[in-house]
Amino acid sequence: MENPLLRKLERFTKLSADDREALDRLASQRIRRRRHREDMIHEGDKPDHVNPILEGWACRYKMLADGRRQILAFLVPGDLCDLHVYILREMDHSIGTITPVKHAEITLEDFDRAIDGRHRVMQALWWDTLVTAAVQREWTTDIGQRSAIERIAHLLLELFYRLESVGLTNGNACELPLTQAEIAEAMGMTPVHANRVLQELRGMGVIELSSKRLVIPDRAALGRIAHFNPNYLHLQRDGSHLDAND
Amino acid sequence: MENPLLRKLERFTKLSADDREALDRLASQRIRRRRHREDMIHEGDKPDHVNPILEGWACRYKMLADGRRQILAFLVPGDLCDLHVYILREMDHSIGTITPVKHAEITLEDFDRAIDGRHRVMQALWWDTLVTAAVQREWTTDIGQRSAIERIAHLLLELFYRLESVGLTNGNACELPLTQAEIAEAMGMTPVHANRVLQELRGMGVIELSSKRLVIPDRAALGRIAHFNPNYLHLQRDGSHLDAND
DNA sequence: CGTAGCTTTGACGAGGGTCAAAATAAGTGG
DNA sequence: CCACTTATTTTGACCCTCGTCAAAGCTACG
Repeated sequence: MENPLLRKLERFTKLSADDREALDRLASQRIRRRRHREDMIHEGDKPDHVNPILEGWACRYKMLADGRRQILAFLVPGDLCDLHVYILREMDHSIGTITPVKHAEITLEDFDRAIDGRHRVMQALWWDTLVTAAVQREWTTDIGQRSAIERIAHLLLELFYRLESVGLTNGNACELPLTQAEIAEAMGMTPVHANRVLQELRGMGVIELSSKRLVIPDRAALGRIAHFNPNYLHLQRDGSHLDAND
Repeated sequence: MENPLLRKLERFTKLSADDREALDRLASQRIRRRRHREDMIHEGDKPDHVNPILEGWACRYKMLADGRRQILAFLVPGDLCDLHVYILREMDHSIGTITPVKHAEITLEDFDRAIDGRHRVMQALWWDTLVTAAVQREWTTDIGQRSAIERIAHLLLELFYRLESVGLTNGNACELPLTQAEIAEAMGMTPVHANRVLQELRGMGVIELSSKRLVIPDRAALGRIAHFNPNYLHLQRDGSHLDAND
């Protein structure tokens, strides 16, 4: 399969052959594999490399002192994970795998070298950072204002759009390797309640979800429940003025 | 008073005289004043300038179709507000004032010109973007996992630290021009409940809050209630290796 | 000093949390 | 491929935190 990172960044601007080659080389130089439910980076670490995900799912999370956990983001193939270690020395949260994960490991120096002089790539990476922040704002809104059913509907739609943008959907279906407990930890509710909400959504016929596979028969219907507006995902090729022409 | 933007950025790295002058010029070229409760930028806009706040408070917010509002961030002097319009064309949220606001208005071209060749300034601005994202993650955790009293305690501490970093505190006191309704909209609760929680915090003697003035007699005590860890504010001069030496 | 905006109270209700156990599904080793 | 173990999903009963609605005090300011 094509490099999912490239695929995602081209959602912003068309890269040149040289850009693509540089990124591809970067993402295939050093590859690591992680097991299921393993911490890739822990809060307090001062990592010196960036870990774009090539296969599998991970999540960004924070633990409170008393064991409560908030999942802050789901990370799927194409996600840079932790580009911010570029500037922020110390991790203020952890990253753990959800499924087995295959990811690249890029030292900051290699990263620097690859970006240097490649303005278009630099902009694309910045775009990715900003979209990540926009998604975080949407999650704040989810948890702060939406009811449990709206929240879960919203999350499922968001994940579907994001997977679609890296070519990981199949018509109206996709893999969704999350447990209900993980969905609950992300949306600030208990697993018991997440279970009840999922049953309700199934009962309404707007989703099918079993054995780690999600089907959304009618996106508009689910969107109406969620009050979903995909503008925050910025899928509109904001960087088309930077398009390469080779 | 000193330019709060400079003051904040120097929390990251020491700027050179030239850097400071460039930023200062940028932030004083075109000044606008806004009234109390006015929208500075609206969701859907495609602004072509950045609006750093020089005086007063504003907030970032999202409206849902049915009128619910989530405040996503409080913006205080020194905050860039909307640096992301640099890359993302269309606003996915709105920015409105809370008090009367004085802000600069910097066109993207001027911004470009000022940053060009000033690597240290560029890094400092990027740092600001990343800290903003880190704060957003903390808010997600607040609303998702913390109880109402923890949340409000956490918010008040965060604001206090941020104000301190731009020189807007006085010992253990600061201005806090928020209504209880605004605090509630930020923390995903009702104004009635926010009121009750504030009374409880007052009753415990960990805050004094009246006529828009906040006093935190014992920061550690309030921190214990909030489970507060300031690491996410990245106040540790992450960019000290970039320090200018003039 | 009147009026609008904020804060505070009270009574009541509901969405979602808690606890615990049962029913399934998914692994694992023999 | 079966038997056993462990993880995940589902149910049920109960209840608590926080939301709703509505009215009454305050405060601030023209």
